Amino acid sequence: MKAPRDIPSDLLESLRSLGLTKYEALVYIGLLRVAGATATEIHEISGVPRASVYPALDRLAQKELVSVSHTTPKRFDAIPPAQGIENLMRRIEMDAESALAALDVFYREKDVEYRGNQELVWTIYGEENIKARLSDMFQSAERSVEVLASWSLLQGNVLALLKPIPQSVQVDIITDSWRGERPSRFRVSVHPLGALYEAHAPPGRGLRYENSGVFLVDDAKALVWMGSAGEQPSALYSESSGLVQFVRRYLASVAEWVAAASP
Amino acid sequence: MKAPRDIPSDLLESLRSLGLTKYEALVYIGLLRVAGATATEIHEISGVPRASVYPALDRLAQKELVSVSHTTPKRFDAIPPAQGIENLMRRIEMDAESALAALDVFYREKDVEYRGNQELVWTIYGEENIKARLSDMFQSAERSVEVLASWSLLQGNVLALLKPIPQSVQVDIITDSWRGERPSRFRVSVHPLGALYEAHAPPGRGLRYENSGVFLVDDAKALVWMGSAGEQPSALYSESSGLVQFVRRYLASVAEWVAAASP
DNA sequence: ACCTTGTTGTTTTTTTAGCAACAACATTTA
DNA sequence: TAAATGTTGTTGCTAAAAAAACAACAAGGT
Repeated sequence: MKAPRDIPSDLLESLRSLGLTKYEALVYIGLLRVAGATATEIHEISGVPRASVYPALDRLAQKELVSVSHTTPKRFDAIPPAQGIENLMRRIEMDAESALAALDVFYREKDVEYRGNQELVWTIYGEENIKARLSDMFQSAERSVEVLASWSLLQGNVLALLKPIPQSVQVDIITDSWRGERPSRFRVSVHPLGALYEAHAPPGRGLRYENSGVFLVDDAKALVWMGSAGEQPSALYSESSGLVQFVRRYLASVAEWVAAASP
Repeated sequence: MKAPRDIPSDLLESLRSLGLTKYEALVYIGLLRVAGATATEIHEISGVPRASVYPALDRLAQKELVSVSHTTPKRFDAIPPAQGIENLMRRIEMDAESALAALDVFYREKDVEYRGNQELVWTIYGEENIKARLSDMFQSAERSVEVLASWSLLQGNVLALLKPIPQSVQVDIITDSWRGERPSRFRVSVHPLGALYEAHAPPGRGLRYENSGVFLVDDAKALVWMGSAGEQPSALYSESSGLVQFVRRYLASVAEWVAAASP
């Protein structure tokens, strides 16, 4: 017989986000280990109270994760993980699709209600959301795009978004290093910016250098990317004169400083 | 101002399976409708108690579904549904991946513990699981494969699985109709089986004709596919002599009956 | 002086987890 | 074979956790 071996709690968390309860997860894991077990055996190996094993198994069967034998006592078997998780994901994806369809209906009725929208400063959470907003900004550019960003951020997230910008728009980039070929399309200025950032943010706190950047489009839309190392990144976005002014001056002064340091 | 319009509960269900609570879902939907609303406005449009709007918004921000403005009062905005749902799915898919990796570790340690496994009759739930099992059966075939199934089932689910069967295996198929070219690879026998099925199952109850089938491999492995129209299909599978004998006789008698009716 | 926002507790409800007891049947023991 | 014992599958009930709903209030704005 086997011990009710400890299950890493982040596995239980992952399975929960796939729609399983703790007991369902434990029972399924138990079944993966024994193959064709009875309810009592599952109880022993999983640590789930025997009486709770039955309802858990019922739900697992509904979710297409276990098969049931017609013997007495009943025996149960787990669908292999790859197939099982695929079964769960299929359901979730169907939910995602129908939810998306339904949500789009609401979204289309949206009241824009021009609330002096341009006066606001927004905080945007999550890399994808920030990239989406940046992409919108760049696509709306008519005259100028100014970028001040660490190379890692540029390389990983920004450069691809800059590509669709038309020739008629002047693109200035200031960064701390550049690997690979230097595109002639952009006006690139490379300079070690470490000192600059450290002057503004005390080490350890505040903006870490690695993944931050400042973006300005047509002197009218500004975005500040703040990547707190490891954690979820966030950004400030605004079309308000306040933040835009600040960013304009900041970029100007950095550009000046860089020009002075490397003629 | 807008009424706290009714939200279809299956939308809330779908969003719940994507990891949102009822309040989170209602707040998000509310935000989709107004664009840049204050907490109080969200409260009014969504029907969520005002005090509960704030924690819900916090969690939505963590989940990358809303942005926040830095005004007083704060204003909030929803990420568009397509992007938002993609953000949710990304997390879930990551969970699925890591869960799969962890589960596979357990799965590999599996005790086979030959429990006279071939004595059991298993119930398998879900189309994908049944197809996986059928595929295994067919791939293990060494001499014969016998199929009795409605055309819709054959066409939709089974035919593809029959392809990889080697030439050396004799494949017999009985079905009620056949559209498209008749493959010479298989010994196909087409006959309207309606009468047969109705004789066995009273109309309304029991096996519906449309999506059912019987499969036998090497006279040793049998699977009975039961498709209760619309609902989740299930199947019986066995290598036990009991069910196999039954299926053998059943198939034999049907084959005989068909042969007699259409010489 | 009054209203609104953002926040903090507290209560109620729902869901999940855990436990106790039992009838039906199967297995052993006398 | 009959009593004793054990196991399985259920049912119902209690406890804990999570979510929902409400009450109250300080801070600031009008």
